[in-house]
Formats: sequence, C-alpha cells, structure tokens
Amino acid sequence: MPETKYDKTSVISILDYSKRLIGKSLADMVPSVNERTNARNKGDLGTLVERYYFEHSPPNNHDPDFKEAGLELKTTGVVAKNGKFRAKERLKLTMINYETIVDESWEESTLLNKCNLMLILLYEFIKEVPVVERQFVLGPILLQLSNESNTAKRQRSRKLSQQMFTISTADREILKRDWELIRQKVKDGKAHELSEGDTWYLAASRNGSGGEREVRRRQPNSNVKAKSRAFSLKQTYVNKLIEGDSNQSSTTLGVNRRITFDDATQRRFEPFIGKSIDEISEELDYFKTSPNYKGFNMDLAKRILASGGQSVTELIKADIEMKTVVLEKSGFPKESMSFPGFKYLEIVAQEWEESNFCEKVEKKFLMIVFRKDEFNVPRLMKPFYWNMPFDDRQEAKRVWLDTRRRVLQDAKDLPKLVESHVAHVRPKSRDGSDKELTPQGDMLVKKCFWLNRKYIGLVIAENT
DNA sequence: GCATGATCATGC
DNA sequence: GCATGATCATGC
Repeated sequence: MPETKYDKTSVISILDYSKRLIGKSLADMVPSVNERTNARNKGDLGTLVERYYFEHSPPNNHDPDFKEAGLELKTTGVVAKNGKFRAKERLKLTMINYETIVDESWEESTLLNKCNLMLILLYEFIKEVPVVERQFVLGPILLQLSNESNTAKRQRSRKLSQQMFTISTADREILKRDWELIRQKVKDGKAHELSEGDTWYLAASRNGSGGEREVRRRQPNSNVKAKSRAFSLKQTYVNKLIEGDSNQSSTTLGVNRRITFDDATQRRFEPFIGKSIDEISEELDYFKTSPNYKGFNMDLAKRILASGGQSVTELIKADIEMKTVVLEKSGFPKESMSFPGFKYLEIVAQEWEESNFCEKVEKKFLMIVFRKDEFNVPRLMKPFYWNMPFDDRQEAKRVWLDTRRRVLQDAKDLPKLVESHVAHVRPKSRDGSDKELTPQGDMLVKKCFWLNRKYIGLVIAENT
C-alpha cells in the first residue's frame, strides 16, 4: 500500500498538497516522470500533474477532476513582464457542447458543474524549457465562480474560506450574462458566428491554431458547421486574478448586478455629450500641450471615464479597446482606422487565426465619436461598445489571406482601399526609414491593416 | 473629394 | 528605442 499523500475528497488537503509544487517543477517532484512519459517536450502539463503528481485519473469530462471534493484542477502558464507575472493566455474552462447547452440554465450548466470551484496552478512559461521542467510560481489560486448556499458555507472550514477567492457578485453576474449570451447565439443557430468580442469576461474561444484542416462541429439550429469552442476566462481577466487586489492605480466603472457595462459607461459620458472638444478640455482642466498631438481626444475620453485618466478595472478585465473617431459633417470620418504594424516575414508564416489582425477584429471596442457640427466644431456623441459582425470578420479574413498571398508574390502590391468595403493595407511607419524585410529580400516601409473610413462611418451610423 | 502615401507625439 | 493610435500631405 502506498502511503496516502493527500485526501482526494478534501479541498483543503488537495490545496495543501498542491502547494508543495510551488518553486518546483513536475520533474523535481516526480523524477521518474521523464522515463514514464515521452511527453518531455510536449503535452498538457495539467494532465501530467494530475497523473504523476496527484496520481489521479479524472472520472470523465462532465464532472470536476476531483469529483468527491468538487474541485477542478487547472494549470496555466504565466510569463514574467516588468517584474510581475501575467497570464500567457486565456484560461480554458470546458468545451462548449452546442447540442446540450441550449437546454441548460446557468445554475445547472455543464460549466458550473465542472468548474464552480477551481484550483489554478500557475507555472512560468518559457518556450525553451520542457513542460515537465517548468516551475510553478506564485500561490495556487482557489477560485469559486458561483454563489453557494449558506449551508455549504457553514460546512466549509474556516481555513478553507480564508484561502478561497470568491468572485464578486458583480463579476458573477457578468459571467452569467456572458454565458447566457453565448447560449442564445447557439439557440439562434449562430454557433459559427461566435466571437470573443461578443462577451465581457467569459469568452467563447476557439480551439487550435485554425487553418483549413480545422474540424467543425454540428450545431442544433443550423446546418452550418461551427468551429469548436471552449468557455474561457479572458487573459486580461486572469491577469487581474493573478494580481489580486494589489493594484491601486485603477478605478472602477461601477458595473454591478443592476448596472450593465453600457449603463455605467453612459453615466460617465452623459454630462459631456454634445460638448465640443474645447469645452470638455476646459471642464476637465486638461489641455493640449502640442498642437499636433494626435492622442488628445483619447486622453479626454480616458479622463471622462476616470479622473486623471486612470485605468478602469472592468475595461481592463474585459479587454476593451478604446478607439476615437472624428466624423466630418457628412457623417463619415476623414481617416480610416489603423491597427498595429505587421512584419512581412511573420504574416507569411501564419494562419489567419494566429494573426494579430484576427485577434483585433474579434475584440470588443469602446467607440468614442466626435462629429463636426455646422461650424466644423467636433462634438462628442454617445459612445458605444461594438464588436465586428461575422460577415465583416469573414471579409477581413479574406483581405488578410489576400495580403498573405500577395506579400509572398510581391510585397509592394497589397490590398487597397477600393478592393474591399471593410479593410485595406497601408503604410504605418515612424518615417521613411522605418522598414521591414520582405520575402523578396527588399526592405520595404512598414505597413498595417486599416478598417475603411466608409465602413467605420456605417458602423457608427448603425450604433448611434 | 478621395485614395494613397507619409509621419507625428506620446508613453512604456 | 520603438510600438501605437491617430492625423497630415499630396496628387489626381
């Protein structure tokens, strides 16, 4: 009989046992792991830890890994950045089953059944280090997603309560609404149209790196097959879990059980709507230091959201990207909307799903719009949250694929404004000498993807 | 007026 | 030093 290392039925025992991993790697704790598995350089660390460290095989896919304890075990990578650890990626919770989710409720959902209580082990991701040698860092996070009965609370030991991180009522409500939105989209036969930008904290995220060979699944209310997706906590949300309450430099928007993101945002902007940039500048006592400064409207918007332009917790957790636009009297912006520059050699080696532009068009944006009045004075309009509709994402993908193809052929000839109603490619450089190497071996001015000015104008017209 | 090419100021 | 978001400049 092997000695009992921990009690599989006790959360506190599993938690305590997991803590011995901190500062160590799986190979440190289980030296034989290298001979017992050929997964030295690949494979899922979570599975390996479960099998070789906990010596446990999970019962099935619907229940938590430690069923008697009601505890799901997760391992996730973090990377060191500016002296602190950040999530390497989103935290996958469980696969979305399109066939069954349509009949579920949040409270009785597969997601909550499996992931209500999670033990999250963080390891430092370093590409060159084999998975079994990656070190566990920081304390494990014991995270509870849903509310629980008072009886359950009483039954829990004080020691456990102290170590448990229960999600706030406000966040829980947002997670629930996110889950319901995803279910509704599947109910509507639109599983194939799902996007990370549809939701705030809980995302329907893709599996795999994409490409043409990707397997697609059936969905209940449509004949269109959909990419396989998993519920996950956004990377930015996981960052906040890792950070804990240590960050005092951010403020809250006041989103809660009754006040939605939209409501909370409108409340901040309401007093400034219809006002000119100069008027807002006066009121906020914040002024342009240089006449050519292109980020001033953005600065104003940030100061409307939070005094001093502090970061806003909810917007960070939800990975919201703010954009400012000035409309001409015609209702269209004079300029298209730019995104970060790409490298020619990088784009030719990528799939669409791996690209930065794909990530951008799946995001949720907060659009801050000023429109020029009859005297050509830009005035603030009602802001709105927006993420790109499915059809337009398909078009953005087509432009990206066309770009990839043309970079290989002749990087000087890339998709122009007139070739698509959604997106095009144009220069994006500091100056004439800011160049990148092309597959043809030339140095060519850096470029990026842009959303067409006409397209942005239409989006704004539809949303204001 | 518009498409396309070019570059500015800032913050990290 | 450089990426970023944004706008300017030119020529048809």
